[in-house]
Amino acid sequence: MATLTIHEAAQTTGWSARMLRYIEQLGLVESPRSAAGYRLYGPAQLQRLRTLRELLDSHGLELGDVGFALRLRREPGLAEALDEWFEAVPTRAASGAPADVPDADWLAFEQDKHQSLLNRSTA
Amino acid sequence: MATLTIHEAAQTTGWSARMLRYIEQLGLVESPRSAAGYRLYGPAQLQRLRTLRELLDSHGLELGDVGFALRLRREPGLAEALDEWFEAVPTRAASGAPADVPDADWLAFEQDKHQSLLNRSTA
DNA sequence: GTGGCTCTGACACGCTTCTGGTAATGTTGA
DNA sequence: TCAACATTACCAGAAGCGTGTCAGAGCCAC
Repeated sequence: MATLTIHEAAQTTGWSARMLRYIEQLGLVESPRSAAGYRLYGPAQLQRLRTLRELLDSHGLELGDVGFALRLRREPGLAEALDEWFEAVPTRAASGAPADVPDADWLAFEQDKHQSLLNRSTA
Repeated sequence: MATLTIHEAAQTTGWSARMLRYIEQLGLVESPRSAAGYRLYGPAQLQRLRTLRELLDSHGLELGDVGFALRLRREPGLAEALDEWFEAVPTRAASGAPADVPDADWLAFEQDKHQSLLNRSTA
């Protein structure tokens, strides 16, 4: 079978065997196992491990970050809750911001909007 | 306008003043400032701080997680890169010459295999 | 059948994150 | 004017992450 052992996979991907197990524990790259439980790294896994490294390097990410992104994908309710929270926020890139309104005015507008909503609901 | 000082805001939201500054540093809840630089918490900020706490509690999140989610929203390239990486999920690692692995990947794999064989025999 | 690999689990170390505290200095309001 | 609050910039300790390493047990190829 065309599969590599964990140390061989480590050597060709630049990770350590220890990290390969850690990455698997995070759920990021899981490899099939032999009957005896040995990890078997095929081309798909090797490719994934290499692109993972690239991903981290090119965006300054950490494994935990990618782990959290995975969690976002596996828990739709979580992603939705975050969306909801961020949508109520006057961050600069928020959608729905009138393009012709300067930042300071936009901030004030958001505040007023929230305030009026609050006033209405806390009567 | 009913604005609270940082300690008042802390008391009514359950955060500490220290954490309010930290939360602002993460970019999660920023408050306007007075002319002298004092943070001024209005209803919008208070509401956000309360819902932030709810968000953390109800999903077992930490501030850093929400900070990362914010980063995802501010760096579309990052979100896209993550999407790409997650979408390239390897279906079953077929042995032989897997049809779901592009030629370039397969070639790389062959090189890996040769290298590992080389390593094994020269070890 | 033996040396060398693999497995899991645990300990350890350095680094970062989170959270509180303190210090030096500026602001506010009675 | 003065007490009480604010600011930033540090130091500190607990907790967690990334990574190496070791131990005991199991598996594999020569």
